[in-house]
Amino acid sequence: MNKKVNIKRDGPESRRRIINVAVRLFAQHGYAGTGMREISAEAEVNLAMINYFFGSKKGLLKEILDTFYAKYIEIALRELEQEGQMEIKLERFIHGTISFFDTYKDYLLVTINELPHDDPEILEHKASWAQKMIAVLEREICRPLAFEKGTVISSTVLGPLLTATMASRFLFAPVMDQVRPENIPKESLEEYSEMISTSLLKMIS
Amino acid sequence: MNKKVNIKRDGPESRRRIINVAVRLFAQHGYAGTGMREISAEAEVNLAMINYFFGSKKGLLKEILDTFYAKYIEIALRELEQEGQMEIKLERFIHGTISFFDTYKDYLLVTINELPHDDPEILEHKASWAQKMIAVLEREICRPLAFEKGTVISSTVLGPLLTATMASRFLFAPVMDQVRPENIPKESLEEYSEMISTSLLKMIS
DNA sequence: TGGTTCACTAAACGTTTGTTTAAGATTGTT
DNA sequence: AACAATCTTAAACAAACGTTTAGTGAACCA
Repeated sequence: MNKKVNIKRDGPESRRRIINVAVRLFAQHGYAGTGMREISAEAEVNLAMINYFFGSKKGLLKEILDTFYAKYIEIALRELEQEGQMEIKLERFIHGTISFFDTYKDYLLVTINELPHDDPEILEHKASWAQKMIAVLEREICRPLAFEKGTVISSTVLGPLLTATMASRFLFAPVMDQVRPENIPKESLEEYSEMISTSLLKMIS
Repeated sequence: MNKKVNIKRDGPESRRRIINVAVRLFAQHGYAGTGMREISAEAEVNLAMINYFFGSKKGLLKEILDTFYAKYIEIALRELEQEGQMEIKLERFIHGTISFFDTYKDYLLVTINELPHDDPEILEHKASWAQKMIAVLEREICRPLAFEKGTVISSTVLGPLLTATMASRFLFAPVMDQVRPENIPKESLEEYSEMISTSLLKMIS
């Protein structure tokens, strides 16, 4: 009758809990610096459950990276692949991305910090996502820019540049939070988003 | 008579070799992902020599980070702390930094990827270096910018933004090298440096 | 010549690592 | 009630981890 007498046996709930904990710990101590026992303890699941759900520690990382890349490219497609003035589309893309980075800041940190992770299996996924992003930027930003304004900038430069610029607040947050003087509060996300947006738009003008 | 009959006993030479190998491996596999046996093997020194010279693995990382931070702040002081027009000083700082990043790209990757490394001892060093950099930027860029042009941008935003933008090529290199189509060659460092420089100068204009 | 310092080595220390295994519990289906 | 599928467990595995120790020479200075 009462289905929830026993707290255990949550099924996909455990799976989700593992991911959430893993993302947080990977962002804090890095992938290699986080032990599976630490994850299982904080997620309150048995150690073996991680391998049961994800096959291996690497499988867990792969799923985290894929989740981030998929959402990122989805925003790019949604905001850039439509009719309209390029500057306006770019501005929406920037605001959307920064808002996404803020919500998924741990995912962002894991993704960036594992960029040099040279495992062939992981590298393949990263490259295919990056490929798509570069293609969108080439089509929607670089080509109009060269055609309308004569400004030539390679998409393989613009891609990293855009991402790094938008991510700067989150990337350096662990250090900057230590540095910022107490009397000067952190800028709000809206202020930051506006600054980056106007800066980047000036950049391509 | 012949002092070099025995190849061993190189003294500080071994020390330098350990650092060079460690920087490369830390950049490739991360700090936690690199074993001391891997370092000692590639540097062709005994395992115990690392602890002999640096006290611990953490001591080795600390020295690598300190080397990078010291050189970076030295460039900032040299190029920004002098008389002259702000834009020209900033341009020189950007070119100097990018050239430095290129020469020390492995140091750069280690530094950025270990940003979340929350060891108290490491964090202290990072924060004190960042503090200095922020102070220079505040004095030499942000204040003139607000005074002369009315453009208000916080140094705690500008610092990360500048560094992330200049580092973007090196940060994403492991992935972008996979993505770039064969027929399109990588931009030269000079081209990249020029692009970033003009972009950033437009940004604050 | 004896002694101190510096550079180096091999071996072992106790932990911790990711993964596997075999068994058990719970669930929905027949 | 029996079945299969799903979820969970404790225990063990070999391998790798960072660190320590005790000892060996070479170099230099007294």
